[in-house]
Amino acid sequence: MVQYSKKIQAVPEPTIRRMPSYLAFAEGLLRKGQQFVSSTQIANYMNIDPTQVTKDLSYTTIVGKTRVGYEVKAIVDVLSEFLGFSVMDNAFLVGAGSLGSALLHDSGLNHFGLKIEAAFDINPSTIGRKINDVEVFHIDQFRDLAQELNVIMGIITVPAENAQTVADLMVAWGIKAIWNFTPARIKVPEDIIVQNTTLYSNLAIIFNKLHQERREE
Amino acid sequence: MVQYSKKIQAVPEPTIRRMPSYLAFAEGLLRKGQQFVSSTQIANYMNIDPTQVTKDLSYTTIVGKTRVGYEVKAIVDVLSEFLGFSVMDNAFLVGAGSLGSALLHDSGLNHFGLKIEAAFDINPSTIGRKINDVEVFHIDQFRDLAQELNVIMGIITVPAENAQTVADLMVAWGIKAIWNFTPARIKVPEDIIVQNTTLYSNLAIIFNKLHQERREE
DNA sequence: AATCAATAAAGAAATTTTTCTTTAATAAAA
DNA sequence: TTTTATTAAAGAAAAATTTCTTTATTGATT
Ligand SMILES: NC(=O)c1ccc[n+]([C@@H]2O[C@H](COP(=O)([O-])OP(=O)(O)OC[C@H]3O[C@@H](n4cnc5c(N)ncnc54)[C@H](O)[C@@H]3O)[C@@H](O)[C@H]2O)c1
Ligand SMILES: NC(=O)c1ccc[n+]([C@@H]2O[C@H](COP(=O)([O-])OP(=O)(O)OC[C@H]3O[C@@H](n4cnc5c(N)ncnc54)[C@H](O)[C@@H]3O)[C@@H](O)[C@H]2O)c1
Repeated sequence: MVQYSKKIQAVPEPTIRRMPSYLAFAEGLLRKGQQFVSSTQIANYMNIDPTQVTKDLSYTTIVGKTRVGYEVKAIVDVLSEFLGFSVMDNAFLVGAGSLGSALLHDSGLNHFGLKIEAAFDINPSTIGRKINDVEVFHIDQFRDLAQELNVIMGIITVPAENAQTVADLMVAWGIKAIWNFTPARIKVPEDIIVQNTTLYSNLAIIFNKLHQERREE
Repeated sequence: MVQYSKKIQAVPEPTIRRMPSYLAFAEGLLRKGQQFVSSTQIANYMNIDPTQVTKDLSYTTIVGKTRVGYEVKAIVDVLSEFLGFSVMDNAFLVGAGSLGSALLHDSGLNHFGLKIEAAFDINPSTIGRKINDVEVFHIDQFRDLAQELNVIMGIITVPAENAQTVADLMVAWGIKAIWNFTPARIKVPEDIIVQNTTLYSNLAIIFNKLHQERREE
């Protein structure tokens, strides 16, 4: 089959996954006043191979000094820029239930470049409330507000069975990326970015390791 | 270097990650009364290659029928057994804040074999409360209760800076696995299973894809 | 009854990701 | 000043994972 659009040398996804942890670690060191950090130290913190760290950082403009390591400040600055954490992107959250509320309370999202501008629900008892200063609107108001604010991401935290309905609405509203926290997979046009965050996968991995251990005994 | 303990042909982690979604899909089909499902259908739902599905399922005892597919009931039964979702494991949650409360409210965990027996905190205003029928105790009571109940997993949902302290306590209490929701990496003895669930990795991946798209334009 | 098309399964090939090896630089120690 | 040890970086090798290819099976269609 002919490949029309070739991916330009992309950064490996596992690398992208690790980078926020490097960043968080470096931020901690910065607060403690440490000026340099070696790949060995980072690797030790992350429980991975030091060359992995070196390779990961080589995708950025960060360069290390032999026998010294990387400048902590550079890691913080370059990595947050690189990961898109230093510009604020706007998002809408749909489903202001328990998980939705937790996300609305999480300052980490804000710190890493995501501003939840508004939340939406269908439950009359939540509509009109403010959760951590973010107002909860009725879902029908989404369209108007999406036009007003420059929102590129939609966060889905409704029950799984309603995920597709919400996704369809988001696509209609012109949202570019969807962060889906339900275990349901959604169908959207090809150009929409979908990130599924399924906590139960993590549970499966833990159980697998636990039971493997039992098997080995 | 000599390798003393060789991993017995383990199931690939990506496979384990996908399986809960296969299971959830099959459960939905079962509710709708569908008897068989093909790898093509599953792959279409998951947005992956059909042979990937076939290969993944081949790690279990599930066998498909040519021209027909897999029995939905078999997928549900075998997969939930295989993933360790059909036996209940007990857990303690430490940090009954916004994320902790969300997890306590989540019936999905229960459905997938995890029972949170008790929650712990240091904040006097949360201690004594019940969140979704789970009582919140002072952290000092953890030791006594851990002995009483057969708890193998600890869930950490405290602020990142307290993650290590809590992890140390959990290890001292004899917990076998730790599910860490903070962005901080914790240090524990080798035989303790640690699963880090860092939401911000997902954010980084979305931003990366969004910006890659912008670059290609 | 013969043909066709969809499928699982097994294995090969390709791709991606991680780990290992080598080299060069340089701070610290002797 | 010389030696030693630590480190980044680049590239090679290995390992893991995904995708492709082939084969056999069988329900549906002609
Ligand atoms: N709670 C958790 O910790 C947790 C963990 C993992 C995954 N999840 C997943 O996240 C999703 C939400 O879970 P939750 O525990 O927050 O559920 P929840 O019931 O507490 O919240 C869901 C919210 O969505 C609203 N809603 C329902 N349909 C809607 C619609 N069409 N439009 C707008 N709002 C709508 C409800 O009114 C409710 O407020 C579920 O799919 C769940 O599996 C939750
Ligand atoms: N809220 C979210 O949606 C979200 C998302 C991703 C990651 N996280 C991470 O989860 C962690 C918790 O976040 P949160 O938003 O729930 O914070 P939170 O402040 O709402 O809750 C933290 C809770 O931990 C308790 N606590 C603090 N130190 C403790 C200790 N030593 N022992 C026992 N309890 C202690 C506090 O009293 C509080 O109730 C953070 O690391 C955060 O980065 C949260």
